[in-house]
Amino acid sequence: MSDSLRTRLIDAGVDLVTAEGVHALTLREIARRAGVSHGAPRRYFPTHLELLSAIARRGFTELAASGSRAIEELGPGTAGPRERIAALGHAYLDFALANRGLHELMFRHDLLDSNTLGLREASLPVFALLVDLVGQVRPDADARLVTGALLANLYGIAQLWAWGSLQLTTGADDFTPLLRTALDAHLGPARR
Amino acid sequence: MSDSLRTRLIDAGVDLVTAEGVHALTLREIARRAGVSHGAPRRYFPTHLELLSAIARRGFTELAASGSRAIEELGPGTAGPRERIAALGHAYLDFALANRGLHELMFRHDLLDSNTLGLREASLPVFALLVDLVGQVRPDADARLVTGALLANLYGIAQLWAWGSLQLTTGADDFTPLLRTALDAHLGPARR
DNA sequence: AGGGCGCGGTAGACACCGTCTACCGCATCT
DNA sequence: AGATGCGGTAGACGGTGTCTACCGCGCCCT
Repeated sequence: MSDSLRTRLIDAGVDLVTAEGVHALTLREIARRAGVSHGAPRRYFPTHLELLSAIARRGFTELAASGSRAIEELGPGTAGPRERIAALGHAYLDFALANRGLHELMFRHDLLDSNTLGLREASLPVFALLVDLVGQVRPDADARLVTGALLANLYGIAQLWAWGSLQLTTGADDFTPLLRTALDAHLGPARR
Repeated sequence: MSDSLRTRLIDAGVDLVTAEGVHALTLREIARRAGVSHGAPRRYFPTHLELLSAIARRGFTELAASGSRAIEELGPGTAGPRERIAALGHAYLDFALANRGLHELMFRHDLLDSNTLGLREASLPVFALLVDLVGQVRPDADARLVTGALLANLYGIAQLWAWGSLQLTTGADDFTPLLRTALDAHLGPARR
């Protein structure tokens, strides 16, 4: 209860970025939406950057939850590593395109305090998990390189698709063919 | 001579974004660097957005020149489509990482007037060229999809590498292994 | 029980930003 | 020679992030 304003500010920020986009994420507007004066956020977030970082962290948390959910929905032990990777990729693109503003913020390194965010440390385990899965699918290759290239590919598809740069050129009206193409490229064509 | 200020402003903008990054690309600072008052740019660029778009266009022009140069340096008819694609990919990453600020601006859709930029129209021919090259290398697949996925991959590598998100996780100190991995993935392993 | 104190928020100032408007010097053209 | 308009100046306005002074009120301590 003592730090209720803290979460209220983050909530307001998430709502705002979802409704209006990153450019609308003004410190003063967030404060307005939370019903406090423009100086109030300073008690919890000394700087605009740190408030935005907290909002972005919320995004990463939700993304991680969405990923776990996708894995669980796959069923217990029936799914192989490739299916898991595909489910994670699909969940990521779903998230990025359903929450475009938030996803954009999450990768606006100029607006975030990466140290405070602790992103590097938090992402290492999930990267390691992916490296393990990729290693099972492609034992021939350097799994870290393939994982890095795959992640870059997913991120690129999310951004270019969000900007509308790919639907006309690829002639697709939905990102799944692109995702499928990328997964096939990095992991080899799907089993059988 | 009459529009010398126009090009001086763009020059100043390119210098500024290279030296200080996108956040420094203030209309007033650009005007200062060009040695004019803050209202002067308005004669040539009615809005900040249009000035930034002109700076970004300069970036796309230089990128295109860099791509042509890479193709020419490949020698006349000796190089196959895969070598051409690889040369273009390398040239793109070289450009993006040598001019990080400019490259970042070029894809900041919130700061650019895509209509004025004419980016869509300008990029269609180069996309078509790539589709043709990719089609020669991968006659089995939908060349447009593969090209889209490949472009997204290159863009993602450029951004993640610029942010330093990939060097630690992939254990590489140079982007060529990643580029090689991505090209192998989308185009199949290099000849033989 | 009463008085000091600090937590959490307010209010206003400051410099800077993008945009707009009024102005103005000066070359050019008739 | 005089009117015109191009290219640039100067200042105002509202909005922003940050900083500082203030302040109400609950809590703790004696």
